[in-house]
Amino acid sequence: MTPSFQIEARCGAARAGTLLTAHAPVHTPVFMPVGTAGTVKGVPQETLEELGAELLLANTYHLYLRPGMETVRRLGGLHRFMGWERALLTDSGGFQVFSLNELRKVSEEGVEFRSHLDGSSHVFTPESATGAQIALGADVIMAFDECTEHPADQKRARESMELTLRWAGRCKRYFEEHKEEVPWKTSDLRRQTSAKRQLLFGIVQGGMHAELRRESAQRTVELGFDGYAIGGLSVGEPRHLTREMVAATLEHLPADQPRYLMGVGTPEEIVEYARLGVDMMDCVLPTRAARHGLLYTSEGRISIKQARYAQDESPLDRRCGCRVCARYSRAYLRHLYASNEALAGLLNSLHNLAYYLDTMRAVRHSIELGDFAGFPSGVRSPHASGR
RNA sequence: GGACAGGUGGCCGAGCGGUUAAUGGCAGCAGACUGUAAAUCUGCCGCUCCUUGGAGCUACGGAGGUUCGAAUCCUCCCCUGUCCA
Repeated sequence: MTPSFQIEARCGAARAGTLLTAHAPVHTPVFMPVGTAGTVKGVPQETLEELGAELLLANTYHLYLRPGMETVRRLGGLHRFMGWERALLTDSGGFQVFSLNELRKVSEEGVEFRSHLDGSSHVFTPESATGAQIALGADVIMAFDECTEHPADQKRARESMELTLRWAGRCKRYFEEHKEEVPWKTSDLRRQTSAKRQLLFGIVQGGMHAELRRESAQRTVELGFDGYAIGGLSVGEPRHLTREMVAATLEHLPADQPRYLMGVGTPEEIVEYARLGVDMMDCVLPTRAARHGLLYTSEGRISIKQARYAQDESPLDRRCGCRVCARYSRAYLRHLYASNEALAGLLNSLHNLAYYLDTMRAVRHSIELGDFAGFPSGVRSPHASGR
């Protein structure tokens, strides 16, 4: 197997590396904006490129429901369909096993969902979820897992973990048998990197139980994947537990393979997890919070909807170099938000993503320089609290 | 000049004898959001005072009246809309 991940620098547990995907190299640690339905809500692809996003996450469940696998496949795969030439990762739908709690039924075979769009019934199995991801053709695809709910006692967490492990084996097997069916040929790709195929990542579960995390990690690694994700976190547990589970899992993952912490976190958290040795992270927070008027700045969070910004001529963040901060005032951004203008979602998302992506680039840079230890931990006093 | 209809909290609008400081919606204010069922959701939203829970005051165009009790019933007045002269 061609190595798809190179580590170029280390600083403490943190690593700076490159994930070699079929479409484009991805410099890690990387933050991936979430574009569930084939779009990072409100932000066009050209803007994402401008912001330096190298890897986007899309969701199999959503794309399967609409526009459907067959449509995407006929249109040449997800990259071509959405006009994105850099790297893509698809989530398997495992998170929907968790989030669509009321709308699904889990069995050994797989999961039966009722569509949140029209109530129609659909079945996802490890095989079908993997097949769907091959059809979409993302560079990195994820094993179909059960994202364990929180709280889950030891018994429940083990049961869920075992199911995810069995499913992981089935995903791997299916992938090995069908990986040639991707909708693109590496020879046709404009950029050529050493990966000639999709990468399949396994997902570690285990709830909030360190021993289960260890066991899940070890047994997932035994199955053999191109990278390993830490799943089942940020599901409502206290932050210190998240951190403990991340640490407990990382210990048992191969040092030379990419590690992906799913669904995390705040700007402060992504720095901390990079410090622990996580290479990849994704989170809806920057984009969702942006659409809800919550903006991350070098001085803390700003809730742009607050009355105090109505006549504030200053930029969102003086230290930010993004287009929004260069051009618009807080007063204007507040006005756009209050007026329910679509531009509010776009500008706010643009800024938050710029902030996240800049943060990650700074983290990588400081790892390369070997002074990540001195990197600000980023626990900034909330600008907009109180009052 | 006449006939109807109507005047409710910042706005729209329900209520049509007590359980009504008054349903809803909007606007306003604050909060939540972490592999997106999210441009969503939650709380507050007459004034004053004390600790939660309350207490007091002022309120449904105006003035009278009926009633134990009125935003709700009656009388007169003012205003608005539509129609007829």
